[in-house]
Amino acid sequence: MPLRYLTNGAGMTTRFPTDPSMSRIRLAREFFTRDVLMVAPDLLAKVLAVREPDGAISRFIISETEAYRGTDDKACHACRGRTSRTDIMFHDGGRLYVYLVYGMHWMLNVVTGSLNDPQAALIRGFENCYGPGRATKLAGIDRSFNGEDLTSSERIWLEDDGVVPDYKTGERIGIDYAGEYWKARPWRFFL
DNA sequence: TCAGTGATTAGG
DNA sequence: CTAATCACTGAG
Repeated sequence: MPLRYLTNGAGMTTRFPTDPSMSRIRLAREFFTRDVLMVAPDLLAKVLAVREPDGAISRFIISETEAYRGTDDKACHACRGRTSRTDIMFHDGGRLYVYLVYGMHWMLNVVTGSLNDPQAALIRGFENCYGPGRATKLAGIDRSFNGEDLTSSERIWLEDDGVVPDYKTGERIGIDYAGEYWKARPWRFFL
């Protein structure tokens, strides 16, 4: 199916006219290239759309995210520099960073920010599915999505349905190794 | 509370 | 090459 895009007035989003859901809007580059502390909360209530292998499109409402911010952030994988795994985080925003943790759980991250400033927002859950590993299992996300571009991919993208939700913040989960200061940053965002 | 699981990384 | 670590989950 050929895809065409039309930028809207704000330049933040693109229409997705060939998609069955004509009224929704695909998030475009300018949404993702902002600082992760802006993007991570803005991802709340956005819709992750995935074209499954059988062609059907599944949609998931994002309910929880965490920000991982640059080489100073001791909880960010990129704090030790550029490696084969963290390379994708050094791109400008809009790509996916997907990796396996504990040998069995895929973690889905949205790369944010500008070129060579490694940042990402971890998708920690959907409205009816809590936990980053459960979320990827539900959506069928695996290694093959690493590096995928959300602004142009034909099998995964983000939609804005106009909802601007209230949200709460808290400490990030599972980063005790990063030390008191970085653990205390209120960089977890949830509905 | 704790075992499972294997990719990734630093270091020899 | 080795060994340690890990942005977690589900069973008990």
